[in-house]
Amino acid sequence: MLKRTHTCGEPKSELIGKEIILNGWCGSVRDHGGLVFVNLRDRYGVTQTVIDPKETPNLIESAKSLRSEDVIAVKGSLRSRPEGQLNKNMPTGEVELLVKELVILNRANTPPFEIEDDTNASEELRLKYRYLDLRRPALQKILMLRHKAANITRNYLSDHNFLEIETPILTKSTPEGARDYLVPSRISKGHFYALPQSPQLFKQLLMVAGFDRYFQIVKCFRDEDLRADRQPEFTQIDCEMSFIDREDIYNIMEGLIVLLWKECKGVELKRPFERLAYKDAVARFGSDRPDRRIPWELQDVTTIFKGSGFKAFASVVESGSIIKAINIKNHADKFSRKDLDTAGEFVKAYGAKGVASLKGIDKFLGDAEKQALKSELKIEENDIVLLVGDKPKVVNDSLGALRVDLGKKFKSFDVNKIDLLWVTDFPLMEFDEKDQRHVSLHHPFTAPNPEDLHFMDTDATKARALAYDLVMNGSELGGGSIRIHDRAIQQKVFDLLKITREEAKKRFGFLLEALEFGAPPHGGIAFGLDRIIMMLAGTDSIRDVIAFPKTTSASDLMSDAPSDVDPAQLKELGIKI
RNA sequence: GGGGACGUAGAUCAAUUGGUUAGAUCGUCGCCCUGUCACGGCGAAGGCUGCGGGUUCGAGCCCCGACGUCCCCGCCA
Repeated sequence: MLKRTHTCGEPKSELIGKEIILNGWCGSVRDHGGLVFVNLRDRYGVTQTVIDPKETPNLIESAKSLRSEDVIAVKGSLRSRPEGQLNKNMPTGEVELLVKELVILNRANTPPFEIEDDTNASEELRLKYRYLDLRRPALQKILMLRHKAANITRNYLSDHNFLEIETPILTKSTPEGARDYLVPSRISKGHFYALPQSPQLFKQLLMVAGFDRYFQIVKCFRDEDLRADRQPEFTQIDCEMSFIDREDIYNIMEGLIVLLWKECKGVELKRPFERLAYKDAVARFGSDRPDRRIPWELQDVTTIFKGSGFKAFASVVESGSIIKAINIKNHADKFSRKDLDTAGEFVKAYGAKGVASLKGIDKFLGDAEKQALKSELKIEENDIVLLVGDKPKVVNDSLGALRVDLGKKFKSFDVNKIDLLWVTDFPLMEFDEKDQRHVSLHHPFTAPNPEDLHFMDTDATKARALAYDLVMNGSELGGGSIRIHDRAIQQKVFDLLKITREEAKKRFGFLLEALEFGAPPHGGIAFGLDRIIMMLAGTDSIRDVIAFPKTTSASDLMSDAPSDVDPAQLKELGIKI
């Protein structure tokens, strides 16, 4: 075959007069009856090629036969385009290749959609023909960005003495956390491997082994429902370090994030990153991953409504629940009756009964209440105040989400701004009323803050964990913690989680045992690589940053996975459906 | 498990109150065209209105059901 001497992105004026060979895919073929123009594309760019019947009458027939997405090789001489025929929109727009030889390497069927960046083909169709979708320069750019970011990460961590060590994919199912993907064992019938939700236990064991600094860019699997930013298999930048405290983690990881944004976006992020305690994040923004670009904050006005003339809120206070408000400054004129109804529907998803506008309940309020609200919420002309009263979790979840929704709807902030912060001091545990037991907020190996150890015997939900999340623009990019390296504290946590000694021994006895063989103090963090790329690429869909993603029902429209299997395979595994 | 939006030529969409032969653009195919780059001109083909029921004299449109895609809640240590 005619092997390329250059890529389709390279031809520039410096190469004029040179004889070169290009390989690539035909984009638009413009047949003028005599002259034929073919845009030739590969992942590096697009170059215009010309077939001129005066020069090569023998080629004109096959040139006319070219169709979109045919694969060709062309040899010819690069020349500058005629006066007034330059294309300023193309990086190679000053030149064109006058074709002397043309080889059709492969014909293409008519593609089911046009291979263009601004394709309007449905995502369903694009996923079915993902290999065609991936030919679009926009997606190619993202995957090249992903490669670059992964490379930078690998080099940075390696330069900081981290070792990349692989951990098993066929591993052991452990309680707590997400639903596992299970893999049946053929050799040991009735037993199953689990695909890792993360390499958590293994990386801790690597610390026990003395590897000190570990990282891995690694696939993780969680059999949970999907979202715009969640896939069942996703990639983590997984890190763990020994003989360190939280500040060491912040320090090293901030360096990585700063480098990624600098190299990939040319953006200088300010260090150190700001920090916000979990309880303040929830109090002010109703969320443990606040987007602080949106100006309005939640304010607790529970006490003002004690004994209020607005009976609904008075009884909320009575029952020990809370009332919070957001003051949407200077938006009363833009906020329609319909917007209020929409907001009311919106919060119902979070279990709230509805949203009240201060204007709507004004007639039930006494002067003292009005005055208190006005000064507390700093209400001015043209402000609109929305309130929700309910149990704290419902109020924070609903009003926090509503704040973000309205902030985006009313374009209340500069989308180019980056809000980056560590959310710290997560509670170690929450109490699950349904199961009547504590559950870890992060995971069962997270160390409690030593200052709060005494709460473990009184009210464990008051104990803070040495855990942290990195949050950018309201999205959790990663999180981690200092781990428990003390067997006794680990046992205490299991007790609170109501994991029996037998269960603990059976499920992660190997870790517990390891903790008794000289485990160093250690901790770590894992970033969602996919989400980092989403941020860098500025896309809202995780599917845009994964070469072969799954739909919201976790299927692959291209390969049609998951699918049924041969009964013989099941028999071999000892499985009956 | 729950809520919402959508499903009509190859693609993206339209079709008045339920009423004649379901339209447009892009793509495809054919002919013409020597400076286009979203080339242009003329012409043509292409539809069981995603699937299964129902209401009606009559259904793309109304009702019911399953399916698929997307968004959200639950879930995601």
